[in-house]
Amino acid sequence: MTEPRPSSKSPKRPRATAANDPHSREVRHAAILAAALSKFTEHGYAATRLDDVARAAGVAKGTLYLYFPDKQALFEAVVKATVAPVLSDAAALLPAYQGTTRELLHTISEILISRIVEGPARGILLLMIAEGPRFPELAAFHHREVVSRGVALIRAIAERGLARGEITCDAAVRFPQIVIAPAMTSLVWNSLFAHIEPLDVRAFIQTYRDVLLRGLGSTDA
Amino acid sequence: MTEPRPSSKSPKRPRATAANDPHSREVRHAAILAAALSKFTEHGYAATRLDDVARAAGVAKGTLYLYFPDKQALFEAVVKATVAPVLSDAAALLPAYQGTTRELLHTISEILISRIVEGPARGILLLMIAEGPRFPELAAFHHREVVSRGVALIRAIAERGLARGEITCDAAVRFPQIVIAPAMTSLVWNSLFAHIEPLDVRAFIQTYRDVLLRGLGSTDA
Amino acid sequence: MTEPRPSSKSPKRPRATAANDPHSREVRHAAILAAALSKFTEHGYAATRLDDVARAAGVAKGTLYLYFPDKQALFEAVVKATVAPVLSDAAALLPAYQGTTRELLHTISEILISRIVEGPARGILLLMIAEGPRFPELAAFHHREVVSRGVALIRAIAERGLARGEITCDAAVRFPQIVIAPAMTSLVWNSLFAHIEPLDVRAFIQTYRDVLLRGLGSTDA
Amino acid sequence: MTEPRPSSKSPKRPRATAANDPHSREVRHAAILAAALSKFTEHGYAATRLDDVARAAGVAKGTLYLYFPDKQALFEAVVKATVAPVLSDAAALLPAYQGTTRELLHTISEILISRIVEGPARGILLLMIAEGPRFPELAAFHHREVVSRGVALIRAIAERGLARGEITCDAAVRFPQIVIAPAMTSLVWNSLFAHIEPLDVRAFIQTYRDVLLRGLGSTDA
DNA sequence: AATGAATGAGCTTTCATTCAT
DNA sequence: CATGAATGAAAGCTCATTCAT
Repeated sequence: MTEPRPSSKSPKRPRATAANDPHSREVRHAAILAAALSKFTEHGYAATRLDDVARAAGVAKGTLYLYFPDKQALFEAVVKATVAPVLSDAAALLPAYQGTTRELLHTISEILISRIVEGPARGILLLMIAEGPRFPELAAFHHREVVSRGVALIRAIAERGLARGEITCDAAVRFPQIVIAPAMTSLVWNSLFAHIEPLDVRAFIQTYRDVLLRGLGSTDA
Repeated sequence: MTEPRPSSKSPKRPRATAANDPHSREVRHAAILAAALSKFTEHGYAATRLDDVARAAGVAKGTLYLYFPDKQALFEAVVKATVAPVLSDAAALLPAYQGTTRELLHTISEILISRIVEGPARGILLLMIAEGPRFPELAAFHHREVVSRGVALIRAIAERGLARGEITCDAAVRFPQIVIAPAMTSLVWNSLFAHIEPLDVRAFIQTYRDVLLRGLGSTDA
Repeated sequence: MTEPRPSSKSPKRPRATAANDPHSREVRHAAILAAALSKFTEHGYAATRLDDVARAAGVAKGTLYLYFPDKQALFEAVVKATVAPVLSDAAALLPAYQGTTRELLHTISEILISRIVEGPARGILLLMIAEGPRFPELAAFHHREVVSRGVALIRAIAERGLARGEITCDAAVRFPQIVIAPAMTSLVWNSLFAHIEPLDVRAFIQTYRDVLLRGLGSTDA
Repeated sequence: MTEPRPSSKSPKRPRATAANDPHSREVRHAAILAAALSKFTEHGYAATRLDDVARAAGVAKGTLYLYFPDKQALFEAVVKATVAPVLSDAAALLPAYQGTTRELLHTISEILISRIVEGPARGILLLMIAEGPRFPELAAFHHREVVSRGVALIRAIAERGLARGEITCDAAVRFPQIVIAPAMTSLVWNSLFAHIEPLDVRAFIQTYRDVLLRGLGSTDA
């Protein structure tokens, strides 16, 4: 039974795939997710063909259905797997942080820029923006896993700044979106107009941060 | 598919459409655009079936092709018809305006909020954000007809404010996106999270405006 | 009622079409047939759009249905109107003819070449060959109006030749197709291969005639 | 449309096709070609619905697209598969042939009659004649694969006859169409008039051959 | 009579999903 | 488990035909 079968159909592939790796289930799962991420971000949900995903993942089309019940479930799995880890270590910075609010915002901005606006999660966020209204459960997940934590982080920074007397206005506590806005704006702007009127994300976000701090009553400049 | 069709075997209908209105051409054109706007914003570009658009417009499928050569042209026409007029009105305010920069921003914010963020162009802008990356020509049109004019308007307001000594920082001239950011953020936020953590658009934008003016060195507060 | 209507829709065309010509019914009928002949021979039956026929005829699409009940009837009318007159005067030559069979065949060949293989009926004959199997009634008409008369003419020529002792074999009486063959072959050949390996129709048919006469036991060469 | 479908709601079928034959790929390919040949010759290219082809082949509509990229490719494949092998066989006769030109023509006539004029390639040749003018590439293929080889074969026979002194006129070398003509004429005649005035193909072609040989200066009769 | 906008059945083609191997 | 050929429900689009004007 374990001997090579005399099957005349597949003359190659000396041993079956499962034998190559005890983790093949997880490996395949990850390969499919990676391929799907790539295709979904490239073409959007509707225009992505599972044929392409399967080919990119190196599996047969039917195999996808051994791992995910249907296209929508695959999409949701991709989003959930990709989007979650982004904020975890940004939040870890805060408790022990010693510097000023300005420095803290600068550090966190850098993390967000490099990891989101210019990094691999970029596509997923755009996908969320584009497809989210049609996938409410996914939007809720995204809010729970990412947005609510980001909002909490911003509030914490703002309250820390108020407590330290570095800012004097609570607008960012009431509307943390005020801090998120430039990142989202950069993301969307360049996804649409990168070839027409590209936005220098780093310069924009730094300028924004300075204006914002001053607007929030920063006392250090 | 989803709705039982009312057994349309007999091709008779009591009276035809053209009799109702001498302007039926324009009326039908508008009806199709309205139906398409509704369906596109509800389902997205790819998932919208022209059958549904036709039914919603009260015409036969083939009739769509008397008014628009294909699905993409219909989509583009919807975008053009819905979004373009909004900025014209806002821009018309500026030349003769007498009040302060703060008042001007307030007035224009109201226009944008009522006409875009909470108005009919809302869905189309979200659609642009969602589908734009896959329709570069449409993004270019949108930039040309809407964004570049909005940017010019913001720059004019900022320069007017600088000239009048009401603000002292040129950040909004260099990055007009700083003024657009809260509107876009509100739009996207509520499209995703309206049912989870709704954002009070009016309060947010007013707060943002105050912070922004202060950050730009406003001299009136 | 006869005054120019104050209609704001059609600002041109001072008087209606029917007023211009008392024969407009026949004129229009002929214009439609001519347009349809042109389009059918150009594109074949199925690929011809009645829209195009109407435009070429200078009438509205609905007008076609005032003259012909449907597309098939129009096609049949075109074929019948175009194909009938060809053979009538070729047959008129025979009774009083004085020359040899060779001369007679030459004269009639010229008529057929100039009128059919290179003339306006060319397209219709090809159409008959192409679409005939799907229009049996039309094939029967064609046989009745054209082919049976042509066959009778050939038989008469052959019998005249036998009677005059100019040929000695009755093959052309038994199989008049033997005389038709080169014309049909030329027609089909050039319709397919005119751009690849064109056939010199005139030289071919003359060569054929000489071979044929000799093969039929011609006594004059 | 024309036949009541057997109420295909339940997607189950007792056993699948691939189990019946290890060569199912080739079998299916052939089944599709055969079904397409049947439908195309019955209805012509444009009027043939792929739905019907699929049903006749016993496969689903989508399956056609696993074997052929589109309708035209299927059509071309039918032509290639049906017509090409016929001439190969005829041409294979020539090199070692020992008999007279008369006998050679007789043998080859039999092949052409049984395989083309009365055989399965009949419909395809008629289709080529009918649709060729609208498919120049297909006509070119047909010329390259069939006609040019047939022409070469005829020239070789004629030159062999001249060299052996069995015929004395080079007309068939200059115009090989002279030999093709009766086959094409039979084909077209019976496709149009089989039910009105059928042509006895075998008798016609034999008579033609005798007349032709005599006309070419045959020395054996 | 003439018009041409409107109709909708029908076409080719795509692709998520299934299932015999 | 994995495969990928097969499926068939839709989708976009066309065009012969109708009918209110």
